[in-house]
Amino acid sequence: MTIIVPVSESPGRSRPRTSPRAVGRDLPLDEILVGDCIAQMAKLPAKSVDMIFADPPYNLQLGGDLMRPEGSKVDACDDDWDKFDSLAAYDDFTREWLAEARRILKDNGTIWVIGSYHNIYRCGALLQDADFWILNDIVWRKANPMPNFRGTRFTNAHETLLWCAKDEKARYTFNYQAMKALNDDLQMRSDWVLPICSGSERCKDDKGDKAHPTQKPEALLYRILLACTKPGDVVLDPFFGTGTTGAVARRLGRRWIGIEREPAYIKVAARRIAEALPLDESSMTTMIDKRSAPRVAFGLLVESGLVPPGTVLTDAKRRWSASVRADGSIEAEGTAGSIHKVGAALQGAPSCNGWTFWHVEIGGRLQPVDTLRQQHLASL
Amino acid sequence: MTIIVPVSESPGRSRPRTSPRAVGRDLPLDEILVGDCIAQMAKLPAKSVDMIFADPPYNLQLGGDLMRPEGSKVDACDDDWDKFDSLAAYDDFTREWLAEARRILKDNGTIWVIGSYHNIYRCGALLQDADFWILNDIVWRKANPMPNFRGTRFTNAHETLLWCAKDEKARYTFNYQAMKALNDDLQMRSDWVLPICSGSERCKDDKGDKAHPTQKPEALLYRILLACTKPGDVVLDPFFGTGTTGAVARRLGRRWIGIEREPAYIKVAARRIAEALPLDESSMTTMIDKRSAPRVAFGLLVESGLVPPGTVLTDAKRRWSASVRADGSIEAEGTAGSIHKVGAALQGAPSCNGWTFWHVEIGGRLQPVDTLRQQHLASL
DNA sequence: GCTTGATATGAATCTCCAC
DNA sequence: AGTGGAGATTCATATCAAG
Repeated sequence: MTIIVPVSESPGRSRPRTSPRAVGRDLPLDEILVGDCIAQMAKLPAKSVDMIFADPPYNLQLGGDLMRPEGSKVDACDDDWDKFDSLAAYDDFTREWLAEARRILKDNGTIWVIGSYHNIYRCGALLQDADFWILNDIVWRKANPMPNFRGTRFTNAHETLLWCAKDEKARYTFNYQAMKALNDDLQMRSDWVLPICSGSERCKDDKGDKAHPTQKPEALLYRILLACTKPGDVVLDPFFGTGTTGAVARRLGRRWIGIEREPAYIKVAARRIAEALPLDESSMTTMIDKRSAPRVAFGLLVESGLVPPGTVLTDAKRRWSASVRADGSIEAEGTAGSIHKVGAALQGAPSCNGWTFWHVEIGGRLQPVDTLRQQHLASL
Repeated sequence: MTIIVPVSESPGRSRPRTSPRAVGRDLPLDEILVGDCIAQMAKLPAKSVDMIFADPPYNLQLGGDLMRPEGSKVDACDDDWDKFDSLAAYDDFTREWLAEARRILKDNGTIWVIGSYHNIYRCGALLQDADFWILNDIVWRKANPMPNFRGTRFTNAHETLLWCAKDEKARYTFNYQAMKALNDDLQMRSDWVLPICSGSERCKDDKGDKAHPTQKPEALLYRILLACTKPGDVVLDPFFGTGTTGAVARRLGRRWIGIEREPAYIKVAARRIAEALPLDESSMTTMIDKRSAPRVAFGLLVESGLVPPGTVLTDAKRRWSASVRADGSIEAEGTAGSIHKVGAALQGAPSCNGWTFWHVEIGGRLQPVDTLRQQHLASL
């Protein structure tokens, strides 16, 4: 039996940002589906979600109790849901939920799977076997990992995430400029330094103990959702736990679906998500990728008077100059054509982005013509 | 036919540190075995080596040419030895050499395998299938990786190493104190920051081009051999290439066996190892990376909740104000970008240190955002 | 000798849309 | 489905020449 736990009190009013992509789908949005993850996934329609974030059991295969040097016992993850009879049993389980995930995912959607060395090599190989196309593996470098108390190995200080598309040709979402902004104007790398989930962020049960042994930090989901979804996109988390995915999705204006078996986790997750307030529209805005911005032809700037015919363009170092013609083409040293073609020809390069190559003098300073394009876009 | 290339000129005198573990074995020590790695491994005796370091083909599956933004072509690893017909073919190859490796390895020996996301999940799963016991996965975080030139994914900035014993009960070598000493008296973690192999360390061919497309840095092998072998131990490298393993083994007083198919690589390796003199302590420590102060991006403060999206920043004199967006960019007077770029734009300056320019009100007082960065650093 | 700037390069699964 | 054009895209080092 499926039990659905609605989390938002007024779903109708909480959906102002729903994109057309999610409209009209027979999807239980912003709700926790109670039950076995494979059984619940089987009920969801094909090609219906934009992203899947999966934090499956790690199959830790722990031995006896581990003691700290001062004598206390380490509170290990020894729950039944993390136990499998064999690697083969773990593989079977993984194959099954990955098959459902692949069915549910839109063709241009992506899947994230997180794990440790105990299980991530099984997951990675089975993802590839299921024809998923790995886009990156990401290392979550823990700023404050648990030390190796026995001094027998290297401190296990990271976990691994796999980011995959459904196939090589998929046109997946990657908000390159938002990630670059998040990383001080440098490309975001495949290694992420983030603290583990602790302090007030860590969900507690009624007794004040940690509610879930492997709660993920919100900063991790924040980066993933910001990088690989658009506002209004639907994110499915088949191993919902205490609902980090739901809380961050709500905060960032994304829709979510959680699947979870354990009532104790569901109770914590529902309360937590209800308390996670969505950001307002302006705070949620991120840097727009030029690829996804509406196209503006250079000629349009000429037509609209922002760049009058006859304007002289130069490159940043004033090595070359060109003059703008009435139809938006430019002319330099006997060559005429688009800002891109002429830029490429002058440099002897195979290609050239004329928007950043050509400059105009505004207020005594050289500005790339791209600035004018941005102004034009902002005025729309 | 096996051709053996002896590298040390006087093997008898070059074995002062030979441990009893290597004595009496019928092993071709400190030599390069010429030929196919599986065929050559098949000739080595069972349970005879203390460690195997393997840098197998990654099966990169590259498409057409990749151009840099300025127009030059990326010199890709497109050698025939990296090409496989299918994942299944790669798996078959991997299973075969892993079976030989397991046979040759002593019961308390360990194996290291390095790879990227293209192949490491195959290798990891097959290692587990062959009953190897993963001790750690290690992330080599490259200090200077190649960027993602098209802005399509996260910069692929790391490679992964797997360290495995033959089974769960094996009494493997791990020089805990040596690793701790190497890491400023802190436990050595599973993520290692090391530069890629370049400069004078990079082997060149007769034409002055790089002799091998994927030469590994000596610092990487240095750490591995120092951590997991004892002086006199025998290290087998079945994918020897230009012999980094041999050169570092010689420097550290370990014995080595290399297997390599390509004559051009063997020639370079033999000369290189002959020139590799055992290092004195001081020069060894300079090979190890210095712990650089962790760089903190403004976006990290946003992700971690220290500066929530929507926060208003002002300069010290409250002349300008800006609001923080979800991706760590800020927006003021129609301009959006990093704290540095927007600060510069508002002042009409060529550059600006956003960390000291922008302030937030904390407890009724304006504090530079740099203060929050310091707080974050202190909390790590 | 030192600083500054130009150039080169590294295991890379590296575009998208209209015609 | 293939083709062609628009236009988007790079970080850390090392080396070497110029000042």
